[in-house]
Amino acid sequence: MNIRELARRSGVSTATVSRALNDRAEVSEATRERIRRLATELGYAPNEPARTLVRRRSDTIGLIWDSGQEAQGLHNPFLLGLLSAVRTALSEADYHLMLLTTPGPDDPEGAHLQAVRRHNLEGVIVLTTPPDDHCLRQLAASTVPCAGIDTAFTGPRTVRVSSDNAAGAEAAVEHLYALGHRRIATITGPLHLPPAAERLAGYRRACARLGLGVPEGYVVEGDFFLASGEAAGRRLLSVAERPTAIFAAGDQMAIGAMHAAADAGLAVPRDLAVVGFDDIDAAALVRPALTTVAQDQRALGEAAVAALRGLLDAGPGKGLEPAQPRIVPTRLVIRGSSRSGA
Amino acid sequence: MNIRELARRSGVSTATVSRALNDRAEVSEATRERIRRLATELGYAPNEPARTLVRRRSDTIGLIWDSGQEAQGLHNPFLLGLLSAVRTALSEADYHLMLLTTPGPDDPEGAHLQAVRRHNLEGVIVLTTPPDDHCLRQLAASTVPCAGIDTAFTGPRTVRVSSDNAAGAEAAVEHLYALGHRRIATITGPLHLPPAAERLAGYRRACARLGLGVPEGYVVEGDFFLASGEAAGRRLLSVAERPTAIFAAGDQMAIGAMHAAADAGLAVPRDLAVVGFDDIDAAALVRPALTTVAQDQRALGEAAVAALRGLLDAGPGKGLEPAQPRIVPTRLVIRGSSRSGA
DNA sequence: CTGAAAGCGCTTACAG
DNA sequence: CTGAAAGCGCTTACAG
Repeated sequence: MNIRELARRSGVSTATVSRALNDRAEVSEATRERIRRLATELGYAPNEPARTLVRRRSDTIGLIWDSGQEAQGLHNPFLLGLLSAVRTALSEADYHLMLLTTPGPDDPEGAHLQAVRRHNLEGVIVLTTPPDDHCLRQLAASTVPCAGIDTAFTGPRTVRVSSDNAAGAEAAVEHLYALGHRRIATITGPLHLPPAAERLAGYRRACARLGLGVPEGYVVEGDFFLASGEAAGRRLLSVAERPTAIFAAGDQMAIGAMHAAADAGLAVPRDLAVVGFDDIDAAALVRPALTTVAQDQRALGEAAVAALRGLLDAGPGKGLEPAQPRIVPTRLVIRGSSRSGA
Repeated sequence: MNIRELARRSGVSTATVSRALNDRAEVSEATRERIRRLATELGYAPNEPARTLVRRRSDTIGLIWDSGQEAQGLHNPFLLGLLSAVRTALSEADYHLMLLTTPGPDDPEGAHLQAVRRHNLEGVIVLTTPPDDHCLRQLAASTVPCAGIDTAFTGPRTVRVSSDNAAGAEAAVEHLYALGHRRIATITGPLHLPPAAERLAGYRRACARLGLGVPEGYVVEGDFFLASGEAAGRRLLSVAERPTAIFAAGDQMAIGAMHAAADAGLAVPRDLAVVGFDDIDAAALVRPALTTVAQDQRALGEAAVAALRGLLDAGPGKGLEPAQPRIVPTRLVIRGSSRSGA
């Protein structure tokens, strides 16, 4: 069933069918209705490649996510929520979604850019990808509209979306302060990553504002994984002025710190309160359950789609100055690791 | 840069360019080389929609995954590994990947099928979707090749891929038996789901083979989530002949059972050994770390792609009898919850 | 409001 | 081995 067949059966030209189905104003109400009815009845659906070819637009967005991180297990559950939010928001806006492959070492530099051209993609959404990806850098440098969540690249038509890492960290410290803690230490992520640096900045700002000192040895860098949190926890617990609370910039590290506390014979939260960041699944499964700064995956995904649509609507002329990053609020989820009786 | 431009610059016809770039035998080695070089030099990439239109095939596979489960948080991390394996395997086979939207309540019955037709998709891969989805049922009933991981539908050109749930459960029971346990209880998933039923069958088979009785009350049904495991654990621990080991058909339930043990003043693994299923991230984060039957996401993804390619190669004639399900082995990951000293 | 015609960028019989 | 031509299924000026 193609448009010619449908036109024949409707007794009109293909042009009229096309107009009716695309809701053009010129077609009369009566014929439009008749054609639409017949179309659904016959199960007709227009051939998208043909439409793309003639309209020179595909209504399709490319999606890239990093499989390097994934192989390491970093941020896994987080990614899926993002993916899902992006998919929903995009399909509500009537865009199709194509998954782009992370290029291997033998792929050409311009792999992403080429994929965009070949498929007539209108824009790309990038999920949490490291900054040292050549293909991606080249894509960002092009005129292809790109919205990135937790990405570090910039370009002429690029928008960055991210959680409010600093404010989230501040909220965590404030929460601990409100519980009476005055000796609050932190475990950071790798500080060359923007989210890690921003969370540390938030921690420092909150401590300064609350008049808390940050003694020597209260800031330990980890790598977002469990073992680094455990090691950092051990170090923090051996500082002369032992902290009574730890804010870790990632949940796995926070859980590692809880293990270190247990090994030192300290009870959480009685002897040591712990707050994490991200709200991964495990945060609700460990005991005591982990208080954490939750990222709003849904909002992040929606913000990325909104930002991308902004770029698309603005057209190739605009957006030549680097766009302001879109910042999405976080939410503190209070569980047993920071307050007793849970 | 399109094929006409490239042809003009190469001094040949578009037909020859097309043949050279598509590796047709008829073109001379010299011209082929010349054209290829020029193509990469000029950054030419063929327009896929145009190719799809004329070739009547898109080299594109559709991907469907369930967002219902996802909203509930079930199997989250598992899905992402699958997604990633499928993407890799598919792109190695030179297929493109399009994400299909889970239809909302107001979408037409044939939404998936229509999407397949509109985009000329050659087949679909379905990830862990519940059996009561109309759109999906209709897709399976069509002649569209479908490979499903942990799905329950069948159709003329459908293949199911799944872990060897029964053998995995058997391995878990054998492991506990080898540690000296003779009173082994189980917490099942919702038994209308095939994986849950298969895991229970494996448990029963192993118990029978090892000569273990399954006393009244040793089989409790849960829903794969934490709270149900905790509740089931409490019930199992109050059975007259208290079990010394529990095999739970999912990791969250296993962790819940560990909580129940702790609440009852029992130490894991000394007083109660626990084994789960899936190997979610949290399994390695809880304390003691959870022994579990790991599913091989990568192998599952690859098997799904291989199965789909089998259907595609067989052509529309074949595959009319329901294909045998592809079974992927599991792997027992031994951690602290089943053996001391870890 | 409607139709005939051109054309989007390719591939592939067909002819040489 | 190569080219001229037709055609894949649509949309959209253009003419009426």
